Amino acid sequence: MHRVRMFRYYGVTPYLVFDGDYLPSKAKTESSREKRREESKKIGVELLRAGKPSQAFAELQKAIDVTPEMARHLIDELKKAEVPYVVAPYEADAQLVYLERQGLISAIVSEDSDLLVFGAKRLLTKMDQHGQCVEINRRDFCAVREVSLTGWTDNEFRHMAIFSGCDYLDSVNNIGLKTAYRLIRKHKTPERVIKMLRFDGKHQVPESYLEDFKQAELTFLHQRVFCPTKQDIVFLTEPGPAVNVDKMPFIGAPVETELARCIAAGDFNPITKQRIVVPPSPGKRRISQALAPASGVPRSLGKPITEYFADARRIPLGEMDPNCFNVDNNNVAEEAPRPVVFPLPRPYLDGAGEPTVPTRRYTSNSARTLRRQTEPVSRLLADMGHSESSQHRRQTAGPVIQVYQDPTSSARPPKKARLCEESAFEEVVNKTPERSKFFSSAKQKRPAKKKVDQNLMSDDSIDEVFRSLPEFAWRAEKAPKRSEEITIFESPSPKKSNEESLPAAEGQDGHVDELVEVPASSPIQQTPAVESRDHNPTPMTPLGELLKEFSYGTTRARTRIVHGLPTPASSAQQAAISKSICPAASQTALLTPLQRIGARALHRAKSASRLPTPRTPMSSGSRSGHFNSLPVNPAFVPLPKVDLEEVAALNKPVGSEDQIIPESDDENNEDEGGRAPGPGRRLNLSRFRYA
DNA sequence: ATCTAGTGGTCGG
DNA sequence: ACCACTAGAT
Ligand SMILES: [Mn+2]
Repeated sequence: MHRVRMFRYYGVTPYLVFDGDYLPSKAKTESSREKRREESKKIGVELLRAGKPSQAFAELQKAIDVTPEMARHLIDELKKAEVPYVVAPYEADAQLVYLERQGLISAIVSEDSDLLVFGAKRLLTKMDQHGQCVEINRRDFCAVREVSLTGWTDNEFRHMAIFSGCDYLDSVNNIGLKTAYRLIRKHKTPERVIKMLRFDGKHQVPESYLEDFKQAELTFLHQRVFCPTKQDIVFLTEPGPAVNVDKMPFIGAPVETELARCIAAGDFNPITKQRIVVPPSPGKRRISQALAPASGVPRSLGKPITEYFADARRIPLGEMDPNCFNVDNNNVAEEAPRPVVFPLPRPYLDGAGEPTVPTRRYTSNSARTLRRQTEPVSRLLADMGHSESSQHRRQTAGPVIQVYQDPTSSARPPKKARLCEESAFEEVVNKTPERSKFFSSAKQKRPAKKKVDQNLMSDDSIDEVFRSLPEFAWRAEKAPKRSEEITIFESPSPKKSNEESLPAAEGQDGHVDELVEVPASSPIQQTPAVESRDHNPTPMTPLGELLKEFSYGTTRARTRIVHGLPTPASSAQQAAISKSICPAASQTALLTPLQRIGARALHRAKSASRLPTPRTPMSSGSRSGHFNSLPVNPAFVPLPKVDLEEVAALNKPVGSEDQIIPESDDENNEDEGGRAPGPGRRLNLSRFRYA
């Protein structure tokens, strides 16, 4: 809920997406549910032998049960707060991408690199509690499409991801991201790649590999999702006539409309398909029970009194957290200009309070060992995060920031890896014969790029393509197209580490819930989707690696990476922090992706409704107000709020950044039809407070 | 020297 | 899920 509040603070309506049932395809890779269940049992047995039987067993068991309940709990809170959400019939990844395609959300907030394979257009990763994140635009990833190869690029990317190892299919021995990249580049089609692999016997390819490969691909393409508009199950991508879904059990079995609706609403367990029963007041009850004995029992028995006090203390804190993102205009009064506070340490923001989840870590042993390795593709994303250094390359930033050029100064010590990573793909490319032709010079790394681009494009090397792209390209595009932005991010999920819970059996590893934000249909705001996945036992797939690298490439190209600082946005934040000292520095220029999204939404709302600002008080006096609010949540000080005007006038960094308060929409986020933004809407903070 | 595979940690009082 | 790091194979 902390994240939900944060999004709202930025004027972004979050749309949470929860994971549903496990996919048969996934089962293959990881091990079937049954196997898992068996494994769990074995583990339990081992623990038993070891000596702590009951404990081990208990934990395991808990893990199993908890998941559905927790998700339900969160859902109940979302309902109260009128936050849109949906429980996917199967994977949240596919559901998120579907929502994005339908324009129901403007971006996806998640750490899962698979989203790009599914075809996510705008991904916000590495988002922290304050909303700082890295934005990855799919377009930047493969610009090749323009060349009339539409579709192909996506296919290649998907093929590479599958070859490198994904959730649905393990890679052939010793084939990782780099190798997969080379293979696809060179041979183009999966069929050829496989033939070549078999040809030179270096790797041994299972007999069924091609078939499995195709199944994995079909799963990425045609997995079932729930359409909130139609209120029914649909395919992420509608299969063509040549595809017979009845012969593809691996994409997940069909789900009846009525059941799907109940699952989507969170009323039915997506795995067991049984109604979820909510125990009466779970959370509170526990507390009260705990306390009750305390009072009733003579203290003498054992516990030191201090323990009780400790508990008592906590409560207040818990109450505070929830409000951290709330903006209380009333309190903010403009009057007290407060001394500037430096945001550096943001002490208590976090926590948020989800009191409920005890978070147990069942870290144990068992699941870990089974874990799949991380997907190589995720690599691509990985670097982005800390590679601030990359920023120098990407000036892009969109709207902003010229300021930023020098990364180094503030930037931290560049990591050694950074360069390597960036060039990772390049190197590969260079090695290829073709490439060498064009570029005899070994690495041109960044300097030489622009001119060559066309050649490169034809070549198809992704990396080069990225480079070749004009930096401002994205800008042009973006401006005009405000139609949609999506943010997605993952929410701190309720779940804890894995649980193996399935009723049936094995707990697959956790299936986690994911959140998505959705753009409110109303002119007002869009929502980001959040995916909440906790740490799962499942390992990262190779895809992740791709992300890292690509991200680099992307960066230069157009994608803006906003990570901590590199990106304009993020950088902005950091910059803001460092410069916060000087007020003048106004970092207005830099907006984080979330801020931009919020601003856009706001803008949209305004134009649509034409109403004078919906949110009353803030826009003008905001600045002072903001500071005033500090006491409540200092953390945000550094970040200027999104302001339309700011956005409009990006160039002028002049310091005034007022912050606007986000529009919190109160009441309806979801409806599409929208509500016209009602004339006077003020933030109703009280709602969010836990009072 | 490059890449793949495996392992541990992740938060927050 | 990711990420950082390390060891092993090429
Ligand atoms: Mn995934």
